[in-house]
Amino acid sequence: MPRTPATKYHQLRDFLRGRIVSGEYEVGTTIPAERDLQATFGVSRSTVRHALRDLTDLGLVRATVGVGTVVIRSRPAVQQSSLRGFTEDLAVRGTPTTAHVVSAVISPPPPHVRDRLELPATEAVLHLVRLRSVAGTPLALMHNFVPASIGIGVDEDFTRPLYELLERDHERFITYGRDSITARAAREDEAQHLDVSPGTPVLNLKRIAYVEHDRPIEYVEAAVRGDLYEYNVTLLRGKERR
Amino acid sequence: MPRTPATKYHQLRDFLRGRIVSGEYEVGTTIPAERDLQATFGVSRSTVRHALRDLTDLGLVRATVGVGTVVIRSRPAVQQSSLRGFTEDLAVRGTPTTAHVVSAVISPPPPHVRDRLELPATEAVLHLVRLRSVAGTPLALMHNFVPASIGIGVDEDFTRPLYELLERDHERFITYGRDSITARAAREDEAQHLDVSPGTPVLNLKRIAYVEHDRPIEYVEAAVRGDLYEYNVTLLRGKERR
DNA sequence: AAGTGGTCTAGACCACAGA
DNA sequence: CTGTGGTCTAGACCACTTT
Repeated sequence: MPRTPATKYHQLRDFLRGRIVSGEYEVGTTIPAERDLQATFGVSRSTVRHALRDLTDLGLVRATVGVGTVVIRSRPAVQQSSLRGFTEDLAVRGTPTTAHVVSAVISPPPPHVRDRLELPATEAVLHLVRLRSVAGTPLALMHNFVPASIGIGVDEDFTRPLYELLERDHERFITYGRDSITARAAREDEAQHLDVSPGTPVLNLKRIAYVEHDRPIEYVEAAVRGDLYEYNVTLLRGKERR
Repeated sequence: MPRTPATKYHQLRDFLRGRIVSGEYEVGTTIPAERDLQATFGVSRSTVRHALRDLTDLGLVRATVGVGTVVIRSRPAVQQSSLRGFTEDLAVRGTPTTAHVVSAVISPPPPHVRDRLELPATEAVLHLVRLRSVAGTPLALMHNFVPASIGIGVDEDFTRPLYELLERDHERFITYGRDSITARAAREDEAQHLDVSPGTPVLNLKRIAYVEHDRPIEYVEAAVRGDLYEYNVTLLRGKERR
């Protein structure tokens, strides 16, 4: 027994949801009109609309003026991709990789990095350059930038997943990240590290990762061999706001 | 002037949102009580609550019984990226594009397409080839494959967003999609359409879009000029979802 | 006790879609 | 035209938090 007694709109919502997931209200069909539900259940239209709003938020129905409320899904949504570090991502997909630390220095950031990390002019960053390989074949050359102020040094074990390092040893919990991906030709130095000829197409991945309060904590720029890596993401089609 | 006049709750919501983002209502403080807003703006309490609901959905405020409605952040909460068609995506970002239909035929699908669309051997697909340009410059050459069984023909207006076509005219509501992105060299025919030399790096975007019951409804394969387009996605880290 | 958001009612008019 | 969801009003009682 729920400690909070079910309200009318909860009861109505759960009733309708049951009909939808059981298939009694089939996908593509309309459920009874709001005024019909109002009469059937002896509640006000506001209460009906409150219940329907919840179903809409759950992505089960879609209301259209002049048409009705249509069932668009009968079961819970597929899970959306979540932010993963490169190492984590490849590990999840069963591809063991090795990391070679090319360099790790504390230095003033380049302007575009300082900009993306929203840093004051005086603050230094840890600039980490790593080459990631799979089965001995170079896969990606990555530049990671992390504000020095979080207390990270150059002596950490950077062959471990960086996010694990940030979360376990420095208690910085990443909440979200923005990835930007383009295709471009490999530059001279990248080509050398990646063991390809200059001009070979590479995936250019840029990421800003954020901790709580929307503060940037990491900026990554990576050149990934296009012939060896595929960036995968699952996206839901949501309701548009505004 | 907006073609749809702003409703009262839109006006109130936008007013309050302005106060919040400008800092006049500071984070951690309460905004005026619902009955005060009701009196101040001369609207009903339902209208006030409708406006506040939107602000809650945006993650700007949190209502607590007995306390009030507290400002919890001054910037809109981060939203996960949602699946958008190419046209929709560019439109949202303010880049008007034009589409040129290279070809539109109903034909038996290539094996890898039939595989990805999980089609029986006998079923044909609509194979759509379009060149998308921005300001006269070719941007992407796209191949779209849609099962013929949904009743889509070759005479539709394919310059419109394809998802709009599917959703409005064919009542197929896309629920999610999987994108796979790599970098590769432009092939001869692509180079010609995209007005670049063969071998130029392009973003290779593959997508399977699904409707209810995890049924594939569309397979896309696109070659996008890496120098003109950036694939952007915002991902949350960790679990928790509703 | 006073004030808050949460729920709920019983109406009303509107714009839009479809027959 | 009818029926639909979208908006809006002017009340009401409740459970909860704070004073």
